[in-house]
Amino acid sequence: MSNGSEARARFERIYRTLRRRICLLDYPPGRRLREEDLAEEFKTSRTPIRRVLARLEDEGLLRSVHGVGTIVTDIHIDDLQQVYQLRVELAELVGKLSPVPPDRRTLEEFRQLMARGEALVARPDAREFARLNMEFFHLLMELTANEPLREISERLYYQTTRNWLKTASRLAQYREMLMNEIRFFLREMADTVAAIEIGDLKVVGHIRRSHVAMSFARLYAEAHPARQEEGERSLRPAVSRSS
Amino acid sequence: MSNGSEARARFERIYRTLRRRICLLDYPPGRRLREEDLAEEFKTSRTPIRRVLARLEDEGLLRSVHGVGTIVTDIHIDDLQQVYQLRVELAELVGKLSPVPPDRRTLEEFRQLMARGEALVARPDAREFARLNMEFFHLLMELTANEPLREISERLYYQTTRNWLKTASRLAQYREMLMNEIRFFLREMADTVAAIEIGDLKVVGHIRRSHVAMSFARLYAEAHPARQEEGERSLRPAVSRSS
DNA sequence: CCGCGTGATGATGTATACATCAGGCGCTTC
DNA sequence: GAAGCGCCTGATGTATACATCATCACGCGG
Repeated sequence: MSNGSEARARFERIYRTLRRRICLLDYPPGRRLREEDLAEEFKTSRTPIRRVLARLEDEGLLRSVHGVGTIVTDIHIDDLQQVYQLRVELAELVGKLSPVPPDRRTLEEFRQLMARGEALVARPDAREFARLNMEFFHLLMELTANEPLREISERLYYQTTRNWLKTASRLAQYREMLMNEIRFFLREMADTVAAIEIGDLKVVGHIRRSHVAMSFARLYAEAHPARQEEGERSLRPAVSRSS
Repeated sequence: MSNGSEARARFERIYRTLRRRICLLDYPPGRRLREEDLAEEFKTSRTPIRRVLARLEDEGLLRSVHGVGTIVTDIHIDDLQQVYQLRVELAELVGKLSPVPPDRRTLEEFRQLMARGEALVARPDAREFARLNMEFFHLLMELTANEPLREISERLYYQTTRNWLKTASRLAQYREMLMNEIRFFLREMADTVAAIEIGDLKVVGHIRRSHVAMSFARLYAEAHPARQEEGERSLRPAVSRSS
């Protein structure tokens, strides 16, 4: 049995590695991945690689075209609006469904992330920021025992997260935007740690909900300076005239 | 391009066929699927079949074990509690996120489903009931334009739906339970059609939410007659003492 | 007679040869 | 010279041979 799950462990390793590269823009949108190259790098054949690529394609990070190649998808903020809307709602559920009172170790890890975030103010770095954001997300996911919710949230998170780096990297005032985001992120972490210390996971969910919504609004404003208010409005579902 | 998507179309066809068989218990839990048999049936080789099986495994409907076989998972109601909790919340979102005003055709299809449901009272049939339930679900999904929400809801639906047939089939008062469920389902459809006619999709979401929650409660009660109230209570998240 | 080891069997996992397809380069022709 | 046709290349999709693993039956030994 130790060997029986070896294949699955390798699959998971390759899968996470590639997903990380895509989301950190090591593989930027439009980049073509050759199955044989990946097979060589991970010391295996095309077959297991293809399984990983198939899953990444199911999740919308890749697109395989017969005769052309396997290409990292290029996603515009407009296409991600629905994903963000869903993420906003799911964020709140993390504190509602099967909340797990965090132990001392988890709280300590939150504090360490905050320390790394504060260090980031002195020396801003987009990649480190993205990594921090990712680790913070995974820590948040440990606050719910609802496994399906965790899986789905993770999937949606990885569909949207690389968009920030992409938008930022081709922006004129790249440095200002990064600093701005870092400060927002620091506030989110501080609020989250405070809520955890109080022991109210529902509040953690609300904080996360707010920041996901605001993060999207800022990205949307960058992409469509004219339609700023429109993007913010559409995140809040239209109030139905009944009720 | 017509041929380029031919492979994808076949994949989708095989995938949906197998998923349907699993959820209608044509492939009951524990059933072993041989890749070569499936390859022969669908006139292809093991390779495309394996891609389909991999996806079904990702979604929790199958489990492949090296040297043993590919086995339909056996899921107990207890393991599905988290999935149901999530489904309850997502049901409401269908009416909230990007609601699509149904056209005349959609409303007509809802009415046709209701007619088939009423015919079911005269001649109860578990399989037809399951099919109806499935088609009703897919129609409901057309009421939201939020594609990620649709995908996720579909995934969770197929993880839970076969559990009803399984529970019912090995029950003593199988016929009574079936009739009971049919009547609940008829009420849900009638309420839904009424809400659609009024044009309030939020209400449709609430109706669905209620029925998903009640459906789980009934199943849970069947499985654990002693802990009935426990199951119902745990579906409603504990009210936090703050706020 | 019971228990343990070993080999046969048949399944999934892997590697690889082959089929198919899209795009680009170059030749031909008008 | 430009446009169009066709071949060539390299990619993914498919089929299949082979490796690995788990199970069970059989036989040997205690």
